[in-house]
Amino acid sequence: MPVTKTEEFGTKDVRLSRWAKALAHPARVAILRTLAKRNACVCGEIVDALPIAQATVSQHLKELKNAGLVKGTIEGPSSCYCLNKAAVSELAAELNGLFEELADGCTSNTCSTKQRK
Amino acid sequence: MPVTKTEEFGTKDVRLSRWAKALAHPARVAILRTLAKRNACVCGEIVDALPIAQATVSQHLKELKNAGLVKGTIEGPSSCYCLNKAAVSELAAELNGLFEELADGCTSNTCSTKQRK
DNA sequence: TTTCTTTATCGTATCTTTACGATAAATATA
DNA sequence: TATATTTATCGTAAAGATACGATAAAGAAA
Repeated sequence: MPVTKTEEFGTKDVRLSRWAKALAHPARVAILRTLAKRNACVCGEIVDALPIAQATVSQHLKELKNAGLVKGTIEGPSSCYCLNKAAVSELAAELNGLFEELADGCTSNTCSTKQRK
Repeated sequence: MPVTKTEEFGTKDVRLSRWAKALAHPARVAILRTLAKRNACVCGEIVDALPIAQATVSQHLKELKNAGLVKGTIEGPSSCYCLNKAAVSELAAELNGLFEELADGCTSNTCSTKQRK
């Protein structure tokens, strides 16, 4: 039964949750930070910066690429990664939109005594 | 082996990825939006608004509560949920910090020809 | 008190994620 | 050509997430 009924939700919510999922592991956040700091990175440099094995780093990089947040090009025998700035700012805008919606909508901080019939 | 070596990453990255994980499912985003729109909600209203079973909604609500984004109080036989505005804006600030860091750090959009020795 | 309503939790099945070693593929170097 | 370097992918194991029915718990209503 549990087939993740993602299809039945709104497109907006699905989009947003997909972005969020890309950030939902410390290794991936760390990778993004590393890429920003060094501007561009050969894969091995990322591996050296993280406490996990090379194969696992490759896997996380693949997810970030699938999410569109990172671009990679082959560079001789190694491969070079960098941030996709456009996607990052798109994600930032999307999340800010959500937070605005949440802040605007909710005026109280406690629950009303509204009851159900 | 795969014990999720979350402990070995930076505190900041762990914190952020935990927030992100809370948003990493369309149902949870939808719940937050619903709470914002209606200001406060009895659980049943959320169940009616979503295409998933009551037990599953309760499970998602629990995760949002654990993440601190949502508060719940018992209201007679039912329970009433609302957003934790303080936590939401804290999360927003944290994410904005990350995005600034990413935008500031990365000046190029393509990979340099830097090579590894 | 008995019954109904509402929600949380339990048990369970299935899919997904995380992690790593081993290996393949591609390129550089000797 | 043979060897070393670098990275992606495969196979696999374990943990986690997702989903739901059934049931328990707590109060309201009859």
